[in-house]
Amino acid sequence: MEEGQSSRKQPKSCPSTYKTFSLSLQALVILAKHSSTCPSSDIATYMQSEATLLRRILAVLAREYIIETREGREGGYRLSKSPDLITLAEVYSALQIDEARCSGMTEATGENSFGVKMKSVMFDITSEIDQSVLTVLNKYTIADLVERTCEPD
Amino acid sequence: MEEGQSSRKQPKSCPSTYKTFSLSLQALVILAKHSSTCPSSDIATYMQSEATLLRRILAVLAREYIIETREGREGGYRLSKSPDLITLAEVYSALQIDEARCSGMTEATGENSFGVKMKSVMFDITSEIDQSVLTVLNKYTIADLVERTCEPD
DNA sequence: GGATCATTACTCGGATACGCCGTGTCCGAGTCTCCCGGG
DNA sequence: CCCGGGAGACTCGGACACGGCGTATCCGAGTAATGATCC
Repeated sequence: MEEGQSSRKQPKSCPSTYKTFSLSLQALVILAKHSSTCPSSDIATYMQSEATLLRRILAVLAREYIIETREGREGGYRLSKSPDLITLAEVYSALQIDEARCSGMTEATGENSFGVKMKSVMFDITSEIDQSVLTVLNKYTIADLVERTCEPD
Repeated sequence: MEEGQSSRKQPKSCPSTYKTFSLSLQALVILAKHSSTCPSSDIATYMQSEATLLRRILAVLAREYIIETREGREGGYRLSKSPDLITLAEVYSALQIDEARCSGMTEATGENSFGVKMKSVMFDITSEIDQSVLTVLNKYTIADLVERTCEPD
């Protein structure tokens, strides 16, 4: 039997939670402020977080071509494109947070006819929620976050 | 002494996850189909889930006056009002799933100036997402789910 | 026959134990830089 | 002076262990129906 279309996605990397999303956004803002490459240890120090956890998350973003890695001395992470071209929805989708919500909703159903029908309904509602969330997140870019973190108000 | 606007929030009760939300919706649909009171064991059997887990969740819904409990023989759970008056947003808010998302986003920030600013930004975005989600969930009621689970398509 | 009360069966809610997932710590593989020697 | 090679140091990514949260199992407290008993 073929494996299907699940070839590119390694869900083993990092947890698809909102904390991960928050850490990703903060790291991207920091990378946007730094012009050159920035190692994970510096980011972790600035964010008061753990370097390995950041690396796990940033590896996913690098796999989705949002950032680029550079190993060796003077290496680290760097944005692949301009901060105003990176939407929060793009980061959100890269981390597959919507799929986590979907599985959380649909996998809680049984196998009988009622469970199957409810699973279908849950999937529809989840899809609508995800689309709504993506619409909101599409309005903001990393550049917006940089601006809002530099100017208090 | 009145408790004020705290409205007796015991976060110790059940996890604020989407699986909980899914189980709540399924249980409410089942309760809407049954006119009289229905014990948790019957609901769990029909949903192919665990009775104690359902009871934990339903206790929260009863605390928010969405359903009513009746102990003793021939007891169980019963909807407090008509299914077409119970919106999914109401259930969603009762389970405090939005607060779980908010804490997941805001608690991932540090304590320095950058972390505080990011926390504020995260809170704003989270609030906007929550409002969007609630808007979607306000369009549907338990009666809608009952209808969609009875009529295949 | 009707009312009262003890019995009983059935319910929910809480306490406890197990398992999984997320997180923290450590280490190896890889690579880019820097310095030094030779032409 | 310019170029090439080796050492060095710094980086990321993966493996392993700890901790917390969610979940499952069990049990007690409480209540409403039931049936027997008495008036």
